[in-house]
Amino acid sequence: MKEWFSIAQNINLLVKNAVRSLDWDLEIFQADIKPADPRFGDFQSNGVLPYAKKTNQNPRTLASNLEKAIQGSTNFPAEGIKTSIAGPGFINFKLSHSFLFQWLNYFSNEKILRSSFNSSDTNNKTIVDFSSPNTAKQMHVGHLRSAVIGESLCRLLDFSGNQVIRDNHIGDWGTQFGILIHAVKHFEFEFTGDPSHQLEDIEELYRKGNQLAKEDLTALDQARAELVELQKGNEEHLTIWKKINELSYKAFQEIYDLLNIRFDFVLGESFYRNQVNTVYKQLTDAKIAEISEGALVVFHPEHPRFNKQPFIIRKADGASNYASTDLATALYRKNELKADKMVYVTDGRQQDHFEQLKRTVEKWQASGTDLPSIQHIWFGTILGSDNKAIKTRDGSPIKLKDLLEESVTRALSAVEEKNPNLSDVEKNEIARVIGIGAVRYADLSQNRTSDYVFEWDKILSFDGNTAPYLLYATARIKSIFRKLKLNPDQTNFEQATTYETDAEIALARKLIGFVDAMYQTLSDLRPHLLCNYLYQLAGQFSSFYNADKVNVKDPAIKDRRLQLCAQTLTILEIGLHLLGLEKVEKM
RNA sequence: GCGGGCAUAGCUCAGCUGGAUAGAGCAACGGUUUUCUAAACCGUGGGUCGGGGGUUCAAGUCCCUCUGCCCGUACCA
Repeated sequence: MKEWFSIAQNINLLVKNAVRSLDWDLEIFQADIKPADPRFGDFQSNGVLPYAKKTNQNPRTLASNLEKAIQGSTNFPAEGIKTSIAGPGFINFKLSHSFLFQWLNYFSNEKILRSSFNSSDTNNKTIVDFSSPNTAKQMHVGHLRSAVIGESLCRLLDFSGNQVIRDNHIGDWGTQFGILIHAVKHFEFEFTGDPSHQLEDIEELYRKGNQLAKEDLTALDQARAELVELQKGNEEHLTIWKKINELSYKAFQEIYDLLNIRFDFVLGESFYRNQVNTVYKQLTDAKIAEISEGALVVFHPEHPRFNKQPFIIRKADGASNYASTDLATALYRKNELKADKMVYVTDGRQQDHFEQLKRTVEKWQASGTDLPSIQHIWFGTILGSDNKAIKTRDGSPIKLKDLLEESVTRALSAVEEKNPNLSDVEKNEIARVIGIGAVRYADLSQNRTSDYVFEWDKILSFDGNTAPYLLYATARIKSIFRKLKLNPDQTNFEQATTYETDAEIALARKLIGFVDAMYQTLSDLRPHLLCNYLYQLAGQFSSFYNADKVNVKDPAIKDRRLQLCAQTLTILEIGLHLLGLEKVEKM
């Protein structure tokens, strides 16, 4: 059974070999294997129709010939797969109950599933650059998606056999410090007062400084000059800078603790401050960069827009910016961390920046410098009920900490209502997992390239595609095992026989779909595809749970249903873990 | 102007990259519990997939065009 891990890939091979035996033109023919509508089978091949068209033959006849060739091939598991022809020339593949049963028996735990995904040729060293907030501000809702999506991508890439390095590339060297240092001097700001509110005081100072720079061009110039001073290493400036960063890092860590997110490296832009000169020199020497309006920029003549829209890698006043440090970072990650690939998880508004960065890096690489490849994973905006970027009533951004705490509080009142008999310790723990999980799941279950509307009632609902619904399914399964005093991981289900009822079969078929759902999720790094699958699986389980009682007398029926429960639990918990959610024993 | 994204049921969203009768949740209506967690399950109604044209055996999906919304576009990140 080992080699049947990806059933779709195996059917694809079978079809291709059959086509070869028929002497068809493999240059033209594509098997095009897709999961099928359950009414027709488990998989379907759509390849005959286009081939018939191109070679001007009758599709039904071709399909019939191909079906015979498939059935006649030596490694066709005739007792496991039934084929049929339908419609204009689709070939359907229906798995037998005993095939499903054997597959699920073999791929029955996390270890074997993980190693099966690992066997593919993905052994890259991949840096995932995510979260990456700017210092001097508390994290707000706008920082949620990068953190949540980034963490999930790390887990997904790791599960599928990539060597993952998590890097939080903090924005600690940019324009905000010019404005802040200028404001500290201008408003004679003192770093005193209640330490727990100091970061808020600094935010307020930044607001005032920014306002000043907007209204007064001299102030703006002074602020820019202060940034240049900082980047030159002025001691007084560095002291202010350091103080602000310390406060910021502490506040960030509180959020990461809440979200259960960790990093291998937390290297701010400032870490690369002494490496930007290498970038300037190399890109200038390679004639990739040029001076324009006093700044060092890269144009991309082959591009209709970036031929005129510059990628500014050093500002006219000599200061470095985002682009400078990103280029230095690419070099560092290749030379010191030996990375093959960098995955950036940011807002969609930075698409131009990353397109320019990518092109620049490619040219730099072509000039003889070894660098990692770049993949930009971008996402849309979280909207309020007014369909505009979510804000508090007074128009300020919602603090991430407040959002997460509110979610836990709301979850707690639901737990208290639904399950008042639990101890306070249990209630609080369950509320934490549900509350944080709900916010996370709400974000991941949306197609990442879309904007989405944030609604409390929707994300914490126990119906629909939500964290509570999925967690509830796992809690019900655990409850069954608890009642029988069994451990789902350590039960052998020796008496289990193959599936009989509609609900059993439907659940078994949904379970084997995990493999395709994962490949689909990984191919474009879109976690919502995994969410969709898990939601369908949980739904199929609930239908099964309602239709077929598990704890029955007949040991054959009982064992096979228990086994389906255990397998569902395994897949749901692997999936939820890959999304960053924690487990719950009871709800 | 140029570029990116979006437009699918009253609302919020899916739709496996061109396949068979477009699906969920909410909202509305009806049903299921002496049975393992009813935070559940089953059912009914609801659609010109923004408009128009085209390619194809096959279009929500690809191409063209129009309309509307969001975003980016020289020294922010």
